[in-house]
Amino acid sequence: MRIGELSRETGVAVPTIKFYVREGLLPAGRLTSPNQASYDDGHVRRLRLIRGLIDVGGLSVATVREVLTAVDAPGGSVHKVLGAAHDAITPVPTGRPEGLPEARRTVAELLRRRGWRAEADHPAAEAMAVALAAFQDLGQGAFVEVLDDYAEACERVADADLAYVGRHADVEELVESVVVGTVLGDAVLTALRRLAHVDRSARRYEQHGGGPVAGGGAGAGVTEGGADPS
Amino acid sequence: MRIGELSRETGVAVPTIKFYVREGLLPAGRLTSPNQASYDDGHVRRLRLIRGLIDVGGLSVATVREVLTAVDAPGGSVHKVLGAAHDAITPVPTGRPEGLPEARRTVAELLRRRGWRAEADHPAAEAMAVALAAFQDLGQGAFVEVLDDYAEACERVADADLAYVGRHADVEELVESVVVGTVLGDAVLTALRRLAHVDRSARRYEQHGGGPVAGGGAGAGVTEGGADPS
DNA sequence: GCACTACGGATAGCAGTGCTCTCCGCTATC
DNA sequence: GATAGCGGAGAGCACTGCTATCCGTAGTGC
Repeated sequence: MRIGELSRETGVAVPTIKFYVREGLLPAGRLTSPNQASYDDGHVRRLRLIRGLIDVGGLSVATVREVLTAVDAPGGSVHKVLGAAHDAITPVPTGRPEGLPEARRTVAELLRRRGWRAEADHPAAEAMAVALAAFQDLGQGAFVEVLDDYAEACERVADADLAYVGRHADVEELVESVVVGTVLGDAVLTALRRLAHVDRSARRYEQHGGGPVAGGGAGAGVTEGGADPS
Repeated sequence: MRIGELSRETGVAVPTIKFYVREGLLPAGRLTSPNQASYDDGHVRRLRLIRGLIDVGGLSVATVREVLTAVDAPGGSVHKVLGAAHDAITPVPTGRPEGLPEARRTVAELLRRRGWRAEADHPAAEAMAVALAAFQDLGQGAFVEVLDDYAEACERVADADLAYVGRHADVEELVESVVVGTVLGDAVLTALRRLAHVDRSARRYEQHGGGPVAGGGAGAGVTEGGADPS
């Protein structure tokens, strides 16, 4: 197929496709003439992946490029592929909060306590330390007390993720499932956390309400009359 | 204090503070003369909150403004404040994937199955549906099979979050803990998920490796309950 | 009083991101 | 042979998040 059909197939505008090719996210089409090229299903698949990472995962074009480089690298073990994907995805924290060294110790202690085989200088550990230091700066230092609950929840999620990823026999498919599962899985997880918050706060603070309310009211988690947020 | 001291106190450049005031994120100082103003601890606190939401939470200036509007609104119940914060924080999904209607049904079914008191048209439910539809488009439709694991993990997290939030007696403090806990909690949760991935994949795919590898494990002085702002 | 720095307020500018537009010569197709 | 579309390259554009400059005034040390 040519670029127009690729565009129609994926819903991505032609100039945008050209832009992705220029930026190295999408391989160029196979030239059939000096100025004609043909694209195949691999391009469709790759383009859908790019849009998913950008639109749903919220990744930047530069980050997507890194991720795809990791995806395309002749993969070693699953562990290494996952590590490469993590390195590409995990954003380098920008801020330099005050309590960072102490937060780093808190993270290292958590890893030790749970026996996780992860280096204390892993990008994700650093990102977490920055977040914990921000909690501290905001007077929410007591948040560290829920970390073990978070960690246990994450163990459960990670077990499910690894089991899911592990069932892919084909290597390329597996690598892609790692990337998709990691990036889009974040989106699913945070959305679910929000929904669980709504449920838990409804149960805790709105005793009177009946059972589940699937499909009812408009927008906000406000099912009760009263002060309407403008 | 005047703007220079506020800048020194928080590490935010003076022109940036002026910018935040213009953008309505930070209230202007109290004028002591036609062209002199004074700032107080509330400004310091608010400025720290803004930077935390932007730097660690990754929120845009516009989103921070919405969140702070919700924070400043004369709060009703915790449930309402949480709902308002959610509405401000949860990004409106941009993409229009193909399998969206089916994904919406999947989400509604999950809510029903778990008995969560959350509306199926909540922004987070819609965000989740978009993510699930993206999974489907990318040939990862089987991801729905791990949703219950995710949901159980989120119930645990949400219980911990609500318990944490619930211990704040002061209303303003409580509202701020909701916002901070929601936004920065996301960052902590995704970072922990990464670390759990590393651990689980090390255990599963790297049999030879020894025990945990927490590098800087010397830090014993982890301040539990460290509510003292430095 | 006087120099000097910092201030408040306003406007303009600037770097980065993610496309989008335009142009060119060419080619497949009717 | 007309016409639509193509590949490739460069310029442009809208938006975001600051940053720089200017102006007239206020506080401060001498």
